Amino acid sequence: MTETVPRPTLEAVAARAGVSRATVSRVVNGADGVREPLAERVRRAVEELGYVPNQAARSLVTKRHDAVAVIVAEPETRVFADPFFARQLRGISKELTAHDNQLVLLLTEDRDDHARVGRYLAGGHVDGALVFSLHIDDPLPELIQRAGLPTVFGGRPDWSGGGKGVVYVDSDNRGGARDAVRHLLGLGRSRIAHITGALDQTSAADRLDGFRDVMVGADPRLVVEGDFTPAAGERAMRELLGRCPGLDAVFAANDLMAAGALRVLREHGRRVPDDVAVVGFDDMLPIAEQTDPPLTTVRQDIEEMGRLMARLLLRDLDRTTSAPEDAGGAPSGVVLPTTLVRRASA
Amino acid sequence: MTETVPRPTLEAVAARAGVSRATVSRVVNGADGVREPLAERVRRAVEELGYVPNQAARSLVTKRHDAVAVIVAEPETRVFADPFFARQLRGISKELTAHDNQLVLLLTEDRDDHARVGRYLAGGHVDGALVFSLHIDDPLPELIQRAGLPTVFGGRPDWSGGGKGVVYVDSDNRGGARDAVRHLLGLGRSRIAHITGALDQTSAADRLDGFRDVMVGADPRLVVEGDFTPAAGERAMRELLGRCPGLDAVFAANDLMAAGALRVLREHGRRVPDDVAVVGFDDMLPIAEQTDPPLTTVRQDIEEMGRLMARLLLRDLDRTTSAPEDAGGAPSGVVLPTTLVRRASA
DNA sequence: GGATGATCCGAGAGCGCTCTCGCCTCCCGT
DNA sequence: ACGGGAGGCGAGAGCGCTCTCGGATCATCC
Repeated sequence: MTETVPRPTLEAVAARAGVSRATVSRVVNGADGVREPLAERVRRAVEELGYVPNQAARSLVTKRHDAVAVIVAEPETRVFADPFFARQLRGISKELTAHDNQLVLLLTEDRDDHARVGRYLAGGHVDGALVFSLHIDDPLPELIQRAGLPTVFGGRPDWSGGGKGVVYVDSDNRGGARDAVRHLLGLGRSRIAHITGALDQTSAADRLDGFRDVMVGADPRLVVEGDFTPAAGERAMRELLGRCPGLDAVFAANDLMAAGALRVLREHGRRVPDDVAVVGFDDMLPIAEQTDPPLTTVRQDIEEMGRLMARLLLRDLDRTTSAPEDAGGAPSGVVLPTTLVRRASA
Repeated sequence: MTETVPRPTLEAVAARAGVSRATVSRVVNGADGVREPLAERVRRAVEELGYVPNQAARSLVTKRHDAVAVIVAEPETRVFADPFFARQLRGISKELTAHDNQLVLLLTEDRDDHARVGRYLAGGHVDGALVFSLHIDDPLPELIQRAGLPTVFGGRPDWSGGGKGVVYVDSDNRGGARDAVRHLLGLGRSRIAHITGALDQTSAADRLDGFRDVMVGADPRLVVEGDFTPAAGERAMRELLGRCPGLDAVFAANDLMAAGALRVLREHGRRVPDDVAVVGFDDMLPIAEQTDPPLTTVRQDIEEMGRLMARLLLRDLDRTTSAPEDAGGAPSGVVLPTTLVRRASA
């Protein structure tokens, strides 16, 4: 029946406690300057009436919303299909709720959505934004930046438009890739191939860079471009086997492609890791543990990334409202370390 | 520098267009009763000033927020770890944004969170709630119902407290399970085992019921309780093999457990599907396609579930504000069909 | 003991919007 | 040509809150 009972207002609480609205407001918001006996009376009135402040009214005057938008671009892509997203979100959520902020989720797929998001942000419904923009040339970052909202990006945005004040959190894709390749070298492998991710994503580009850092002057035929899908992993592996039958190791830019490569390797009678060692990236569970053999891979702390993004944003918000200095020396990028997880494939 | 430029107000637009606030409001909200030339002038003023309505001010008077909460309980569990969640969320998001509603995401993990969520909902920040409550005995559903907010549940809530007006969307777990088992029978299998999910979740219980519907009077030793994890799948499969070495088919309550079972089967030298046919549930990509052999499984349209949940809620919201009749004859549960996806494992 | 702060509390304005109400205009019928 | 009705538009109140400012209260110091 949802017979919406009119919720008690500040006024009502004030009347019940026999004080003014201002006093109730002070007590409710934890401001000092109210003597104990009075404050106690107010608290009791709040309790008895079940008073809960009306956020809309409060926002109207404070111009704060205690809400931040989380914008995920193009959820069709892999990032949405895998458990990453959920983990990241959990990290964000934890940090946000710990600071009494709400999480408004915006998923975008096409240009129309972008316009809508732009309007939404400009509309001043939220205090800041956390943005996951996956592709180079995505118009979203610029759009958002223009809205003038404090923003933190997830993953290094390849945003030509001047990365001056751009704050982002990323994991150490390049360093992780280096670790993976060095591990392979340490295993005595020398003909190491790389299956890249979709190179219009900075993570893929960075992993490729990491590979090259270690394998300077490697045979260019040992690098095949993929797109993060298992099918691409299979295709790339077949191509590699054709080009360089003598290869003894493969570093795939993610676990999904590594799984695909594993299948093709088995199909061709190559034993893993005896003949060919395989390393993935992401430590995407449950994939990495379910392959045969289980995958050696590079793990990133997804949840911590989310947490950190939220933390950086909240810090920014505090500063914007209190001390309006800085806006220049802020650490523009935070890179989280990765760890190599050894399983059976390498 | 984010030098927040004071955003134009209705007042400003009115001044610029040379009309009253009321008229601008009418135009902005699409109400009729404004003659064209005037309306056009207003629209131009809106355009020129880049006016965007202040949602807080609007909510203050309309008591509508055009926002709904999506509450996900205990994201530690499997549902959060797999891609389901993201898909569902996408469905919800699409439907919501199509109707200009915002999505406020609330993830809860423990009792404290429950209290917080309760307060939040009672606080009247959102117009309704979409709730994913996974476990039987979860206090959340009742809490929410008490808040008196229109609510739609994802998955059949096993909520003893009277499912009178409870609206939920679920997929046909029982029917899907029946299809899976019948498919196995159709393959000429007769000694069919079942690995259940965590039976404190209605989905697992329903799938077990479906299994029993078809396998009436089956040897009880052919049913082993699992918990939806791959490890449980392995353990259960081992146990089954010990108990009934002659089994010729396994129906696992989800793909993760099926994958575990597959491994154990291979380890014991049983060929799939020749010796033992295996069927999973969920069609969880990329797992189902990556196993060896690829998994025959029961697919549910996750995204559609999300969409439908949102649609039902929005419908409810409309009704609450406009026609306050009904509140009795509403369809309390909507069950979405499942489809069997044939791959190589059965 | 009276002036002097310091502290506590209330009055009141105002945030940006919606919505009712009443006035004014314009069109129609006769 | 005039009365009446309908429809377009503006004035103003008020949603529930915060916050400034001034008045009241009380302790403190000479």
